[in-house]
Amino acid sequence: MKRIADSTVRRLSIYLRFLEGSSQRDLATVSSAELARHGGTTSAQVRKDLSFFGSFGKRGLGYSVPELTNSIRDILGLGREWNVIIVGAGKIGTALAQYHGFRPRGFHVVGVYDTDIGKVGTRWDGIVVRDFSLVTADLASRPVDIAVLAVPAEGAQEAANRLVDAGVKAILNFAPTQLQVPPDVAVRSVNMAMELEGLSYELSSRAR
Amino acid sequence: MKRIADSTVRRLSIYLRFLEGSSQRDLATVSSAELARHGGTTSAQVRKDLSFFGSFGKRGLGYSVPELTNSIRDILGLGREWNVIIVGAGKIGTALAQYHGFRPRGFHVVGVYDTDIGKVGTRWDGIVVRDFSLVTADLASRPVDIAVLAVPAEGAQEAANRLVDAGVKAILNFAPTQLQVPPDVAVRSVNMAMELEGLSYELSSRAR
DNA sequence: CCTACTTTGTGAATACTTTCACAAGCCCCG
DNA sequence: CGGGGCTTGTGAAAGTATTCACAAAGTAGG
Repeated sequence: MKRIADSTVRRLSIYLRFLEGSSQRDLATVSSAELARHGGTTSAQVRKDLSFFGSFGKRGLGYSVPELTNSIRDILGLGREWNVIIVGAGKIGTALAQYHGFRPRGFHVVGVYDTDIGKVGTRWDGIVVRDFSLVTADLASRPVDIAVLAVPAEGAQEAANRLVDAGVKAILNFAPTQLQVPPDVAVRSVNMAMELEGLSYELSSRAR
Repeated sequence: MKRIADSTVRRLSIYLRFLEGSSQRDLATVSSAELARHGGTTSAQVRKDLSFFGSFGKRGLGYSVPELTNSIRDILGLGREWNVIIVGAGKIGTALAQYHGFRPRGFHVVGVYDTDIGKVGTRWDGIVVRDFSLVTADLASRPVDIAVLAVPAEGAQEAANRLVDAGVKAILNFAPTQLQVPPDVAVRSVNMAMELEGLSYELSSRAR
């Protein structure tokens, strides 16, 4: 299958978010122009994005909201449950563990880990923080699809190594570090410093 | 001045992060190949990225770590202090307000806001949470460069509108919504759901 | 000072993404 | 049931970004 651009996948996510809102507002169909307006792109882009995966609309009418919603969920692999663990029970890890946007999208938080003995054993929302050194054994009995890495920059690479050894195939990295992982492991990074610097650049370059 | 690609700016951020680490390790010079290896790209890419802004290296030798660090800081507009406010004192807002990566990079958190009266008046790290309805008046007397938006999706657009009216020119959006703002306002979004869905897509498409 | 070696800076080539533009298909109404 | 009006799906064109490849410029060592 042809490789799909990252930018296309991100936009599908955006369309999906809008569609979920639309179904609550009882809209039956939506046009590529409407999707574009709310997704910050063009109607041609919307149609091209979808065309990589098939043909979902009706000419003259647009897209059925429930049908397109399901199709995009399918494309993104959201038709199943994904097991997720959170590594690092600091401020960000804590906020993430309590974030209620995981469940409804099929991401199931099955564990929280930390190396700090002081944090191990505390619990939020029914999830007990476990010692990170147990992660390899835990994952051997219950496989996990995605690990969310919320540890300080210094420990991030080492933690990632251990997760990869334990069989994790996808990491969402919140540490401000560029992780080195084998090619069969997917990594996405969320880097506050990078985003702020991007804004700083835009503000500075506009002043010129 | 020619428009610089977003991807280039992001990579500059990555190079900068590596350079900051290198100077601690007392490295005097660094080659484009080394920067590439740690930044997950190629040496030609590194050189091309830098070439948009000038000529910073010495042929046969590489780049001086302190000099290149300063040059990139300059390019990114980090040679000054930026005033930042955080809007939304929920879990994510709280975690961000206490994040200690802001200061050393010149981002100065000068205020935290929320609409919830129960939260107004509480304080962390010496910053008192203020009523969001005061933000327009506050910004009139003390301008702010960047607003970090950490409110639920439902209120995000409305909050953004008010910030734009109050003169904010850059928003870092943590709400899972596509904000509509005037073209002279810079927006970057950090969207957990989108990143998780991206990983979900990669995991699913690989299985094929 | 000369030779061998390294690494930058950059046009040109390639690869990838987005936009254009329009035929084809579908709905609706008379 | 046929024509007008929309909107999709998609090749082709335009626009961006990345990679290649090599001359130019520097270092190092005798």
